[in-house]
Amino acid sequence: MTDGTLLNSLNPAQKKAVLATDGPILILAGAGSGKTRVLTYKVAYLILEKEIPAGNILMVTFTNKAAGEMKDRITSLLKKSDDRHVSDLPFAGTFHSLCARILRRHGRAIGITPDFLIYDSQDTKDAIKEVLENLGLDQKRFHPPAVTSNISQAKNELISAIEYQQIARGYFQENIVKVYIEYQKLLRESNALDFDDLLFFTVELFRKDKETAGYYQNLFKYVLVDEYQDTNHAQYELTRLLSKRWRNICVVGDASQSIYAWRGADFRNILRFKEDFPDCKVFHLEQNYRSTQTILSAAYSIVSRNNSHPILKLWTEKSGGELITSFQARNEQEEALFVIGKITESKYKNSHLHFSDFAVLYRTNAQSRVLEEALLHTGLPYILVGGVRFYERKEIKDVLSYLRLLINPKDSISYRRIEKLGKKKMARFMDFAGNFRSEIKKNNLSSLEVMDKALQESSYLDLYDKNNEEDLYRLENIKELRSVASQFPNLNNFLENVALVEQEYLPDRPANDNKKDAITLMTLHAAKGLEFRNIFMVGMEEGLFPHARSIMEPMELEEERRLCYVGITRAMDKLYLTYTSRRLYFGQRSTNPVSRFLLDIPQDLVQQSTEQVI
DNA sequence: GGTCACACAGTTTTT
DNA sequence: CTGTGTGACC
Repeated sequence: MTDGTLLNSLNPAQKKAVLATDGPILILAGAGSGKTRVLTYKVAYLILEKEIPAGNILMVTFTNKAAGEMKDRITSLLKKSDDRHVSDLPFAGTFHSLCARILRRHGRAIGITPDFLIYDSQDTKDAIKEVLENLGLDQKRFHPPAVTSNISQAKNELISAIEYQQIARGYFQENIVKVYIEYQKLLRESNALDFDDLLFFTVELFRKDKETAGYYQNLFKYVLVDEYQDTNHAQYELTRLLSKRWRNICVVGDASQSIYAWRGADFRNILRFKEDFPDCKVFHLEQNYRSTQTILSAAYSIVSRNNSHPILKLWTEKSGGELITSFQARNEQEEALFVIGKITESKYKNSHLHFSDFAVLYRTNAQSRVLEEALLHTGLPYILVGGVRFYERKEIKDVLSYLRLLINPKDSISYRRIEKLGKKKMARFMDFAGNFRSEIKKNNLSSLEVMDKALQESSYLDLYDKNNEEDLYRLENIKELRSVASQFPNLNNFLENVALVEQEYLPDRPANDNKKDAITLMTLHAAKGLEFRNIFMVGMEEGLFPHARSIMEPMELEEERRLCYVGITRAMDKLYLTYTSRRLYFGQRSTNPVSRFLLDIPQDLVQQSTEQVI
């Protein structure tokens, strides 16, 4: 595109941010300020105007979904300019998929073979349990989730087992070290890497093998990182290493939207950028295109109480807007009815509204049940985001375990999974597997052929009864897995890919399938990056939100505030905040005071709803 | 080896 | 309240 129209649809701040291509660049982009737009236009600008080959551009995101969206948008921008045939796309993916790719290609230098498996969180948890057992450690004293997260955190901090050994103090840590060492041994024997290893070993590879490091540093002339406030230390280090040669590093983010500290994310990485690159150019995107001023003011009034990070002051041309509605219900059922009543009422008053213009956000998954029940009862369509993901479903993991065992008999995690289905079955399957392994190689059997044979020999499908609704659904999922397998004929490729393939959320019931226009139910975390005309935030109560576990810790309380900020800024037109005087939570009836977050909002922005709910 | 009852713990979850 | 995991028992 040489006529210069590419950037015409951008506002001045966005345009400036896009045009600054070289050197270190920090883009502080508030919620709804067109961050994705800036990133995609920047890439298109680099390719079309600066004639940078797509292969020299690296674009890192945190989710496959975000990466896919970026790719789509870049493609359509490139297509619009038909003066040149641009077929190449930059590498746009998650840190993990990038690392997996690098390690498959160059991992040999540090002893990683190209055909490694990727253990997902469940595999990791199973492996840690196995290690705890082997070491004779009491799982009551050493909670598997706690041990797992401890080791994960060490890896995120780039602390190896050996290094951990030097710094470990006290009984607990000394034992964690033992587990860490044994866990790494187990992974190695199973020829597997966990999610954290992908990052950890890529950094190690770059540090130890200068040639490989040099290759990638030279290749990626432009490095762009989205959601930089959510990087952990390993990702931070990786970004630094990748952009070392050219120093064309552009990071985008907003400290106020950092909500994953508990998983290692460190928003200080984005605050430190100016110190890391004193010559960096800084851009602020503060014009918001999503929400009304009322909503932005409410969001600001809450997050501005944080003092460990700067807050962007968003503004909008949509002045005013409807007041925020707050509602105190007697209990959670009444709260759900209020939500439903308001949705019905709004749709009746504004015929242009669809169910998909409404989302209900909550702090904990346990809160979704009451909402679901009420929605089922009234027959309104809804989508529940979250729950068990496709590749985490039991039946899928079981089938994959059979396949993994056929590739690698030493994969102890898969072995144990299958063993749980019955020792006799296991013995039969292993007998068959011994001969079948050579047959796979000899006849170069496809993933699908192997899967079908494995299913047949293991008689796994017999576990399920077609006449049972839930079992039928499991069988459907296995069918779905077969169709994925048919897309990856090479068995190794198939297994290597499933862990990082987009983790689609499937509907809980097949019946929910083709309801496109539906109310969305999800956690506040899951809502990040999305927007809806109408947002309900339910359970605005002390102990629930902010969650009881974060009230004592100032840093955790700040994160809850950011989470609240993220939730509120999802709303375009109208925000509802609800709470109950009494709530049944885990079978306990409790009385919680109204959330401090609601009280933080200037009262002239809020109207208390007093209407009777049915 | 498989089933059933009881105890127990239960934020959030990109990869 | 409900899902998971353990241990006792057939």
